[in-house]
Amino acid sequence: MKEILEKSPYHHGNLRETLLTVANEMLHESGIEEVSLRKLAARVGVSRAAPYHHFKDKNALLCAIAEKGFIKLHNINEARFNAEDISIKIKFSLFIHDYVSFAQNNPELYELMFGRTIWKQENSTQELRDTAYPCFAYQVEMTREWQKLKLLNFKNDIDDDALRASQVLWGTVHGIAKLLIDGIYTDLSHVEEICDYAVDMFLAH
Amino acid sequence: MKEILEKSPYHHGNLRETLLTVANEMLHESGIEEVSLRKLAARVGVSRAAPYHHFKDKNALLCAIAEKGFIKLHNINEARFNAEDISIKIKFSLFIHDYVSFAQNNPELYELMFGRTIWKQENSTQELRDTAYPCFAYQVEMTREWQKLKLLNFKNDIDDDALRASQVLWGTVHGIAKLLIDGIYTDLSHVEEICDYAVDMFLAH
DNA sequence: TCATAAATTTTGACAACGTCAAGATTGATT
DNA sequence: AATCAATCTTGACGTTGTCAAAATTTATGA
Repeated sequence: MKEILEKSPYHHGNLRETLLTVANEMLHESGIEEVSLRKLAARVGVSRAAPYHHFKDKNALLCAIAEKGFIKLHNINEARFNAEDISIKIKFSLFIHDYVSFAQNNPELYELMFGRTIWKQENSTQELRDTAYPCFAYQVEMTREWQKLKLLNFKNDIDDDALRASQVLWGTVHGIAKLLIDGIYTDLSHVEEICDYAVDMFLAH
Repeated sequence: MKEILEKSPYHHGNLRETLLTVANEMLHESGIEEVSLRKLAARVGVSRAAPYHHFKDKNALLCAIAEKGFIKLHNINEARFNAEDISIKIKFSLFIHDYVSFAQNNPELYELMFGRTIWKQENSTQELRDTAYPCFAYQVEMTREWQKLKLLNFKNDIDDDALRASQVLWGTVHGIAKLLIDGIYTDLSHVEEICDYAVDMFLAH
């Protein structure tokens, strides 16, 4: 019953995935401001209201895009942390550099993943939270490991030490990343240097 | 020629300032998403297009609001840094706490001040830059002073040491602030503890 | 096989938004 | 008093997110 490929059938067949892919493209091409449901639908070749049968609203679609971002970031972290042929210090340094690089290479995605758009005022979907929280937790676990190895320059006398240390650590890389991609740190030629400086500060002397 | 107060004259008289004040109110009350030029105009009791005679566009108005925020933040920093009856270590600690407190107490304003809305893609007005840059520069100057006093846990062998140190330092407080006000750090009961942890990490041991 | 239900997509519509052009009104200047 | 600039209003346009109702296709089950 299938028509020839040129004919566009009434049912798209794989609209949900297509929407996500194309929305991601638009995000990378021209930023979050340019991602509108209508333009997305037009580009996919479908009517304005079609996306609403696959996503509750625009927010849900953005959450779904962010989800993929978290998986991507988590994979980077995990791969780096489990690499076996690198010293722990260098691993830590690479973690910092990787993190900031990820943000720089995917500025719009990073902005979305950690922006208020999807996190503020109950906007985040359950699926997003289920994907993101393990990603957050993993950062705490890595930090716990680093603490155990006395790698970091933190005092070590509180119970939830790793949580606090990780919050500061994550805060630092997140802050640097944000200041870079939001256009406040305009000189991008010294990013590596800034990261090295952060690493140096964190490492126990 | 002035009418009785109840009568609203054709010319507002002080529309620019009023717009800024009311827009600031709306920002604090319900967040940046709820600040629209039309609602603002309605609330001020003026037509939709009236604001355009005082601000080039919405972005210019937001920049003007942010300007005031930078002045406020700068004043806090300056007052703290110039206080004479406090030890340098405590001063540094207070700087960190003050900064995060400012963000927490003015989340929407902080979001605006450091968000991509006004900084990305040439959006920032000349006036905003003229106001904000000295504020940024002051942070570098404070850091330079702290470096001189060997207060910080940074290596000290590079020329623009203070700049890099300040970028990491500012990155850290900014990141913590952002994660808090964007709703990613949901447990707000340990903010002081997180700040203390950051301070401890920065201070030379 | 065929009727019926479910899934999917479309069109039409609505309110809100930022912005501009053209005109009205007022205050200031000469 | 006449003119000009500043200020404000109305009308209009295109864009956005979203919904309801209708159309179309696929799946189901008797």
